Parts: sequence; C-alpha cells; structure tokens
Amino acid sequence: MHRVIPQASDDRHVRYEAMPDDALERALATLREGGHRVTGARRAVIETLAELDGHPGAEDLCERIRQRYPAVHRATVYRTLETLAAIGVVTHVHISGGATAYHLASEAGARPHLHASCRTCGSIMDLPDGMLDSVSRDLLEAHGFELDPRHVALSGTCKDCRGAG
Amino acid sequence: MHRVIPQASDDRHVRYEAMPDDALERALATLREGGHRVTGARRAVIETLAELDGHPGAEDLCERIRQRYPAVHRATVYRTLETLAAIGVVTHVHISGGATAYHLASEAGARPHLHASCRTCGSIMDLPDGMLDSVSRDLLEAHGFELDPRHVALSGTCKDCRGAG
DNA sequence: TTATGTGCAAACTGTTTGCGCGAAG
DNA sequence: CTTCGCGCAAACAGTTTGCACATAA
Repeated sequence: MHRVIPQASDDRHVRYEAMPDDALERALATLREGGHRVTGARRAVIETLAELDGHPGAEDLCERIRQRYPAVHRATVYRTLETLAAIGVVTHVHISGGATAYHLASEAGARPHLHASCRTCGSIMDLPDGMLDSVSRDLLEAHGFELDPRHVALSGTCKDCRGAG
Repeated sequence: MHRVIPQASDDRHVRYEAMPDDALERALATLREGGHRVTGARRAVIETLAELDGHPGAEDLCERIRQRYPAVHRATVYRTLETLAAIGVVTHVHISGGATAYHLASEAGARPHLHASCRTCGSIMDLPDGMLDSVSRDLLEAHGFELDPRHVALSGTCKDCRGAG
C-alpha cells in the first residue's frame, strides 16, 4: 500500500475540526521511534481514530475504515490498536458487556480521565481522573491491591436513563 | 467402578459436605414464589453453585454440572442463571476481559460486597460493600450518574502479582 | 392439559491466531 | 534483502436464540 489516500475534498460527513494531521504525524513519529514500520493500514487507523468522536470500539473503527480503505482488514485494525496501545499512542478502556473503547492519547482535550458507562443506553461519559484516588489508596493499604482506575469503565445508570426509567 | 468419589445419580440427597440443601431449598422456594417451575436442571445449577468456591463463571458451572448431570445443557445453565439472577437468588459480577462470575446471594458469609480482579493472574477478591459510597455520592451529585458498584469488578494488580512483577 | 422449560444446533459479538505473501526499511 | 506487517480464513470464548419436544403444575 502506498500513500494514495483519497483525502476527500467532497466530504459530507467528515469534519476536520482540530486538524488530525498533527496528531497523525506525532503518532507516526512515535511509531518510528519504537522501531515500528509506518504502513498505510496504520495511517488509516490513526487518521480514523482522530476523526471519530466519542468512544468508538474496534468494530466501529473497522466499519469507518472500510468506507475509505476497504483493503484494510479487521484483524489488522485489532493488531494495530494493540501496537499503538503498547507504545502509548492510543488508550483503551474496557466496557462491561461491550466492546473495548479506544482513543488517541494525544487527542485535544484528552488528558487522562476515567469512564463510566450506562448499563441501560450504553453511553460512555468521561470523569475526572482523580475520582478514585482515595479508593486507590485504601485498596493499596488495606489489601495490597493496586487499582488501575482507567482500565475499566464504572457501570451504572446515566442521568437521562434515570429520568426515563 | 463404584464410589471412588461419592456420586449423585438418581439420588437426590447425596451430600458429602455439609449443608447446601438449606440454600437449595430456600432457592427453590423463591423460584416457586416467583411462579417459576422447579426442574432438575435448576436444582443442578443451584446445587452446583452452592458447592463451588470462589467466583465461578458460567462455563465453570457447565463443566462441573456436566460431571454429574450430563443431560443439562450449557444453554440451560445460562438461562437458569438469568432467571435466578432476576429473582435475586444469585448475584453476578462482570469481570473485565473474562467471564461473568456468579454466586448464590444467600451463601454463608455472602452479604453484599464488591469485587476487584487482578489483570495479571485473573484472581478475584471481595471488598467491603461501602468502599465506593463516597464516589457514588459524588457521581450522583456532580453528574447525575447512579453508580452500581457491585455490577462490575474493579481492575488492577493483586498483592502477589505486584510482588512478582 | 398447557404453558414453561429444555436440549440441540446454530448464530452472534468481540477478539485472536496461523499462514504465506508482499512491502517497508 | 530481510524482516515485519498484512490480508485472509479460521478459530476462539462467552453468550444468545429459534425451534420442536418434554414435563411440572
């Protein structure tokens, strides 16, 4: 695969707000620094990640990628996400009863944070990073357990669903 | 080949360890009260649940059940667990990257509690139920989100694995 | 008798893996 | 030219579902 990327000028549902190219180039640099190769598939994954809002799962990414780069295979997306996670370019959070959600670590406004997912509607909300600090401390002191609060989303019912229910 | 291990074939009350009959009968009563039928498969699931220590997943249960009641199908185990959960006879916790864990709600020493699972070794530990109370309060006040702290296990690294790592 | 539960096979979601080819370096 | 990454198919774990038959009430 070569750098023949149909950077659509006719994009109807693609918004380039925060200019992903910047994030893209930084990600590619990190990839090179780690001794990894820069490939079309990897560009595609990073670019798509930069473009998608919310908390897309791997399958969401696959679907979106397929629209522009039909040659990029699902398995490659998974492998790429794994690689990118390993070098810190993307972060992921496991959602109870759903797909793992990914986003670029360097995304604008994406400093470290926690997640909570709604059991009813599946929506995911971001939470302040320090929210579980005291629990973490407790857990470590009392049980020797080192909590990784960013690794899994908390579960419950969101505002809207509480209202509706 | 007889009785290397005490077996229950058509004998309903073979019990080599103490007591699950009590929990079993209570569970069956709840089942009846809810207008559900008492069946062999349901007995098998409850009995096995009472017997297994730790935090077995549905597949663990299936395997154990198959040893004694080979006719009970995996799908039935899942459906039974769903039913029992609905009427409050069993509780379940979703484990990140693993199987949902079940246990009898009425089990000895099984008052409500939280769980944490080790990302490295997969072990599951019980935690005091109130551990996330202040976080719950925060979440509700600040974000309108109603946390269900028993629904998902916290994730991190257990004492042993921290030592080893 | 009759609704409810069951066994079975098959689908399903999310993810991983072995294989040989092709392309990045 | 030598790896590393790729596409592909297939396997995988955990769980759910449609169907026809069995059975508890």
